[in-house]
Amino acid sequence: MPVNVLAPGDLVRDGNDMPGHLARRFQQIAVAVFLTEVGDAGYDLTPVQYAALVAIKSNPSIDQVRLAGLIAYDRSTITGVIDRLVQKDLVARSSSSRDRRARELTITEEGERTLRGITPAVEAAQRIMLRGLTDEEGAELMRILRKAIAAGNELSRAPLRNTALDQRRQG
Amino acid sequence: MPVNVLAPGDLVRDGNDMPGHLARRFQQIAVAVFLTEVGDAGYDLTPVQYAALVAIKSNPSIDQVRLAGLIAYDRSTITGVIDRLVQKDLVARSSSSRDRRARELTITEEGERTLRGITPAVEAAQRIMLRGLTDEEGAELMRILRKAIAAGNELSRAPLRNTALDQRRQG
DNA sequence: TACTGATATTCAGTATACTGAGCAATATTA
DNA sequence: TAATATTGCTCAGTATACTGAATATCAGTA
Repeated sequence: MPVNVLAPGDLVRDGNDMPGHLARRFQQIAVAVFLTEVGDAGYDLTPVQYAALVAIKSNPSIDQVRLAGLIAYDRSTITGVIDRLVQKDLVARSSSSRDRRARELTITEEGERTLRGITPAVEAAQRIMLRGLTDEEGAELMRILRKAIAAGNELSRAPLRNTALDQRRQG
Repeated sequence: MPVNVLAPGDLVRDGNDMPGHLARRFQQIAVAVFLTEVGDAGYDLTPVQYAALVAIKSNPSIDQVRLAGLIAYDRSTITGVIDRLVQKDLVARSSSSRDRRARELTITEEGERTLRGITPAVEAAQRIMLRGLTDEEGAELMRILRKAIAAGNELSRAPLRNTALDQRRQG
């Protein structure tokens, strides 16, 4: 049972002090901060779209399944994300010649420009969502989150998969 | 492998090693673990529905806006959450006599039974999402998350609001 | 080659989240 | 009291996430 010190008259019991609830709340704030900073900078891009764009830039001609693995997205979710990036002309999608099931993704010139321009806002957002923490606390938060995520990676439908070191073919 | 030490200006170096991405990923795992544990225990309840049910039990006859504030939900999202709890007969919703705009929420007998029965699974889920961490790391993660969330509370559309200490009338 | 299994993508359905707008009721104030 | 502001709730539209299933294609084997 969590030791929960609350102000007198506080109606909130322990429902708000569980890891799962804190995770949800921090994520909620992180998304809001990202959208505010990026929007104020004149860009219309969600955190998910941004992460996808970065990964596509770093991995030209990647297919959707491998992209999903790189950033831990669900395979059925990524379709819509790519749809929106293509619609904004930030990403080009074409059928692969080697495997006609696959769709190859490439960043466009406009996508490159967007990534360059948006970087300061993204950096600002990361700082703002850690505001209130000391530098040590921010680093410790990230360290512990990385560790918890590594331990729980396989527990979600969309685990992180390192394409380059993908072991499926070697068993 | 990701760099372990991040300088303040290094937050965008790796798309997967930013606070926002770690937040999203941890939340993703937390939800998956919750649904698995609760589902295996024979219950059909989401993390959000569970938190709402706990808050309604602790605050009988609460209205939807105040409930939303207690658990940091968006007021336009909570309508659907309550719809589902009412449909499952875990919560009763009725119009308030004091304020005909408001809807009073009360937990049902079935809701009480569900809360009692589901508790072990919820506790197991919280432990599982922290697996891989030492007890000290788990406690430190929660402490830092609480601090970051407190500092960023007003940055999302659905901030936490303590109904009992609500200052709006006195401000 | 025919069969079987795996893979890449998409889709329908469900459940958060948020934006912005609207309606109804209450509270405030000129 | 009349006008105005605020509040409680809902809805339409958009964007993640996930489940489960369908479709098309590819790979390996009998």
